[in-house]
Amino acid sequence: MPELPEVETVVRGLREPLVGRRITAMWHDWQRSIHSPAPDEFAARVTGQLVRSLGRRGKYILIHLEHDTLVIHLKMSGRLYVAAADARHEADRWVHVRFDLDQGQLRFSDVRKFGRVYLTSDVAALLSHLGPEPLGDNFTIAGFREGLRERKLAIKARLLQQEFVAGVGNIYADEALFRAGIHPARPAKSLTDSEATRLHRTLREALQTGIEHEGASINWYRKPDGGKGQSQNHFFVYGRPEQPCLRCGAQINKIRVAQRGTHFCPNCQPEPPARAAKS
DNA sequence: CCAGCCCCCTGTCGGC
DNA sequence: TGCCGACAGGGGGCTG
Repeated sequence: MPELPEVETVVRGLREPLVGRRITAMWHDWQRSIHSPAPDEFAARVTGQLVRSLGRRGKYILIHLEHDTLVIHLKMSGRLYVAAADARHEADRWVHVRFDLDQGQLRFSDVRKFGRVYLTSDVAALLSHLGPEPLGDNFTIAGFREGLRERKLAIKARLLQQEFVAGVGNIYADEALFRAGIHPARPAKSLTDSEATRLHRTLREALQTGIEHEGASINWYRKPDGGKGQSQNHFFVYGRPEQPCLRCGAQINKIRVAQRGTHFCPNCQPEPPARAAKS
């Protein structure tokens, strides 16, 4: 669930409590939460390092230390928060990795255990598979169009590929496609130049709107301060199956595309003509 | 290379 | 009430 807007909100919320802190110890109770290096080396290397700054790349949280970067991916249910060492938190029962600080603790809670932590001295190499940041200058219309050429997979599936654009997930893919009036199951290569240009713009709008509302708290996601994001209250289609389209009143439809629940308005996002209109 | 599918995990919810 | 399967969806890995 945490996509770019949620991860960005987490990073913003962690800057204040984390920058300037020093890591004094590391604890874990689930091996697989630690991607690399191996837990012993991880703990030895991370201990003693000062937190210099925080950043984000795609859906990855970057905690820049003196000599390494602590990289964290929340996947579906990860949560990160800083608490006083003796303070209890509602998500504590799912904490699988913890970093003790000179003041407080950074806790990584993860119900489904899909999340991963990494420690690396070369972030660029670790994340070299990622495409451009959709809100950055490298995300060009020309590059976006080029990435749609010759692809017959569904446009939604293409938007979810992180090597194409970094940070887009199921929710904001649906929202961007609705805003652009493009049916999610259309082959990527079937988009016209003007449709691609429109989608490039609405993708950025959907993500930016998500950041402004501090992310979507649908079930597990919370801001580091424990509060809920409000982005879910501003969705056009996600999570609104069988409800009226906010733009035309037609009933929002839910189908599966790329093995994911996919929401769209059959009126605002029509299936292209000509092609196999089954039934 | 590409596209489709399974799997990793646990909590929640609908159906019987 | 309790059990069970479906579903949630990021992304690595395998297959045809």
